[in-house]
Order: sequence, then structure tokens, then C-alpha cells
Amino acid sequence: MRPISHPDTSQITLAEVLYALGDPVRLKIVKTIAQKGEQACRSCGGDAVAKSTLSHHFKILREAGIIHTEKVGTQHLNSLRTDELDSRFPGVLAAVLAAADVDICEDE
Amino acid sequence: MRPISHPDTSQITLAEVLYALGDPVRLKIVKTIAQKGEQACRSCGGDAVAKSTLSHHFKILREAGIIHTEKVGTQHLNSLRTDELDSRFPGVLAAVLAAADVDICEDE
DNA sequence: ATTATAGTTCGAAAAAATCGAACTACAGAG
DNA sequence: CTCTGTAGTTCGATTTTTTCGAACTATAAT
Repeated sequence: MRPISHPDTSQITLAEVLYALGDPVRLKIVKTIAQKGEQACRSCGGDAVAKSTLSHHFKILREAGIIHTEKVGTQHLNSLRTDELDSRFPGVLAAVLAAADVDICEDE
Repeated sequence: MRPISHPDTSQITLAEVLYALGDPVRLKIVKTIAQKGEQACRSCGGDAVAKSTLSHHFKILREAGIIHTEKVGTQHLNSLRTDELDSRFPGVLAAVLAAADVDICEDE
């Protein structure tokens, strides 16, 4: 298994961040982590999505610089890179998270 | 040619908005309209993208509820649905536009 | 009428998402 | 230490989405 790599703050691009957030499953993942804190992968997906697809979604979020993944035993704990994201693009994540509460369509 | 249709404010979803913004070409279009005001399609694309692809990008933005398109003579004038977007998802567009100024990667 | 410009639509080719199956990695039980 | 279970990844195939060029529609100007 390849080591888990994360982009440096300076390498995070806006288009990639928005792209990563622009998927119902990934938006829900981010929302869940924001609400409940650090989460393992399987606790975010629900059962509508295959395990391999979920893995792919986490990879997209990680490569966009939105989440940090740390391997702990058999599971991968994911947290939001809130501070780094906010220093790079101030207010974006906060506005999206606030909007995610308003939006009813993408709720489970 | 089909009539140009726009979603109602209440039909705009966050995931669709973020998805629409999560493409370098579309982000640039939105940025251009925000800076210079109402724009025709061809004045936003640059020459890196085919005419038909540009047409597709405008369609995505329109269907996501981000832009309003009005036919004026031979051209289509596009404007941001700033107020509607802000009433639906307060602060999101503003934060993204501010971030787009910071982001250097997606600049032309 | 003719020519030019702005943009759309169509069909094909290229790229990305999704899935199930097979795999790796670790933890705990026996 | 081996066996079993759980968490997640990787692989190959299928489906969906993007992209393009070519042909088309619509309006304007000559």
C-alpha cells in the first residue's frame, strides 16, 4: 500500500477544492466530519455507495487538500484541514458548511 | 433553438453550484462576469477551448443557477444571479470570488 | 440575397466515475 | 503463531461525462 500523501497548503487550488466539494457524497462526508469530528471512512458513506467508490471519494478530497487522513490501526481517520484551507481561501469552507446546513436536497 | 430556461431559486442545490464552479474554465467565466459585468459567451473563454465546449460550460453554469442568460440580437449576455444565490446560500459566492482573486493557478 | 458573427446541436472519441472481486494490512482470539 | 474478521485499497470492466469538430440556426449588416 502506498504511503498516504497530502498536498502542501500552497499547492491547493480553488477549482480542485470546489470540484471535490461538488459531489453529493463528498459534500456529505465533509459535512459529517465537520459535525462529528474525525471520522473513519466507512462511517461517512451510508450504504448507497460501494466501498471502492467511497475510497475514491476520500482520495479526491485528500488530493484537493480538504481532508487529512491518518492511518490508525486498521482504520483511516479523516479530519478537515480547516486552518490550512482557511488561510489559503478565507471563508470558503465556512460558507460552504453553513450552506450545507441550509441545503435540504443533499441530506441523507 | 430551444428557449433558454433557468432554475428557480428554490431549486438551486449546493452540490450543483459547487460542481459548476469546480472547473477552471467555468471558474474563469464566473470571475470575468464578476469583474467586468454582463458578458457574451465568446468573451469569457479564451482560445484554449472549443466553441461547443464553451457552450456546454455556460449550460452547466446556467442549470446550476449561477448565471442568467439573455439573448440580445446575435449574442447571449450572461450575468451572475448574485442576489438569488446569496439569498439561497449566503456568503458562498462572495467567498469563492474573493478566493478566486487569491488563487493564481487558474489565472490565464 | 449574401456574407459574417454568435452560439447551439449532433455524433464520435477521450477521460473520469462506479462497481464487484481480489487483494493488503492490521487486530484479536484461540 | 495461525486463523478469522474488519478496514480500506487496487484492479479491470462498464457506464457516464467531457471534449471536440462539423453542420446547423438565428440575427445583423452589407
